[in-house]
Amino acid sequence: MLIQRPKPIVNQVADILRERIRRQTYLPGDRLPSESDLAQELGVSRSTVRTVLTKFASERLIIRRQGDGTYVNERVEDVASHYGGIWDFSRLIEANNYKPSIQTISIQERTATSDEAIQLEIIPQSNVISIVRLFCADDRPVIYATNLFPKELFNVDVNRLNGNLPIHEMVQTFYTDQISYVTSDIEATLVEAYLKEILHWNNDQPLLKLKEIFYSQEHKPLILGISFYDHATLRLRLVQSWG
Amino acid sequence: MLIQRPKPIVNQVADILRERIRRQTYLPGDRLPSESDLAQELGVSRSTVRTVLTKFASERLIIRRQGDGTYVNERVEDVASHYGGIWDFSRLIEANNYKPSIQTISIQERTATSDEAIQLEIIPQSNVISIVRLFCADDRPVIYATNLFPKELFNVDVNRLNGNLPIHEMVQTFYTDQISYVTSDIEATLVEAYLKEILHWNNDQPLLKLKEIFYSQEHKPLILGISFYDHATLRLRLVQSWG
DNA sequence: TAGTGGTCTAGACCACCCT
DNA sequence: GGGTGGTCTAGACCACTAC
Repeated sequence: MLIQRPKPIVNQVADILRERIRRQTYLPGDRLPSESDLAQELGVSRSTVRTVLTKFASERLIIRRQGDGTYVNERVEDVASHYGGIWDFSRLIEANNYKPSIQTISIQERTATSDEAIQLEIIPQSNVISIVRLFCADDRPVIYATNLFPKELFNVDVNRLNGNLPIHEMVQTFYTDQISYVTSDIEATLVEAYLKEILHWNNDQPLLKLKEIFYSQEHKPLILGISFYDHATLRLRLVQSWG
Repeated sequence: MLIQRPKPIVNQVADILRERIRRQTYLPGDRLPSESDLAQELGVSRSTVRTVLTKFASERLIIRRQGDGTYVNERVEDVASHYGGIWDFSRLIEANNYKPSIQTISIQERTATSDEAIQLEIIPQSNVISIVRLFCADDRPVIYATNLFPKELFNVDVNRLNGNLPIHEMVQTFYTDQISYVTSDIEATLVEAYLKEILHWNNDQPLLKLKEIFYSQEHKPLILGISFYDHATLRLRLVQSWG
């Protein structure tokens, strides 16, 4: 196996091994080659292989047993698609085996409410870009999401905004700062009439409401998101490590 | 600084540095000594220090900037208490600045329903221990939690069960297998009459319902938990890394 | 330019599991 | 005993940031 030097070797190794697990070159439950063998095959040091395997183990993609070997998690699909982020709704829809699509309902510039300004830590009444979108799973509406972007953070023309992009690509394109972590507050809420209509919600069951704040590495709030989530159609599952 | 050899050095280093951050020897926002300096001071290699700092960075306890230095996260308390698990309700209550207490409502042995048997991957109609508890924040009821333990997993007398223990201590005490990861399905639900009474819930607002399954390293389900969660009193906040 | 974190290597030794 | 993952070291070189 040839390793190209320009990109970090660890990432290349991670890509290769992740692909082998995804394509079932290593079947679920199978034992992987030993760390030394992998290192030799890929022409890298054992430490490099171990860095990758440690990351995979933390994602529950593999199981390591001292004195025995390293095994592919038998429930890769179960765990892999759900591990970590619940912020990328398109990916979440895909993970539930639906075809994701996005309808942009509105994009506009307006002044922030006082509460929004506090959440985003911006000057009261300063301008924000509001994007309202509807995420569908197999064309069935499942998430109604509002995202607020402080105007001052944009480094290019706001008019080039495209509602079809995932959040992290928007940030990559329009911001200087990049997303480092996300806080999500989860609540249950009754459904107001206008939402019932939009989400084709024909009963009185409650929905989930997510309030998410996306932060930069410097802890600056980059985006505020409020979403209404149909948990009956789209399972909201977290996978968390114990240790 | 003296390092004792019996315990893994990485853990010792982690304990020392975590303590310094907790006790604000390194103040929030402060720059830590360089990796080389720390390594020298503690008498370990730079790699060992880096292993620890990498872990801390993944917990958002610190921020690393190439070419600059390593800094203590200015919002340690914000992040540290919320990072990771939402399964340990007592800890969650503490993180929200309430005094946690637990009322054990019932402990009994019974046969599993067919659905429960499927979830726990046990033989239909085999026995489970059911523990129903009420978690209070400053003596106000906030979480109504049912936990099911397959009888066959117990390695000691069931009667020694004590409802006041956190889940992970119960498992440590009564099981051979230990908890490795947890899946949590989150839903919104209306509140039935008996629950309204127990939780002193005087309105028609919905609650959160959590279905959690605790797994061993071998992916064997160890515990099934169903909980009703008062999000109005107790904020359910996740902190997730982007990368 | 000096100092920081980021990447990577080569190799030693240990703890553990299998047969 | 032989092989596996777990721990730890020493040191090289690179990429980046501050000054």
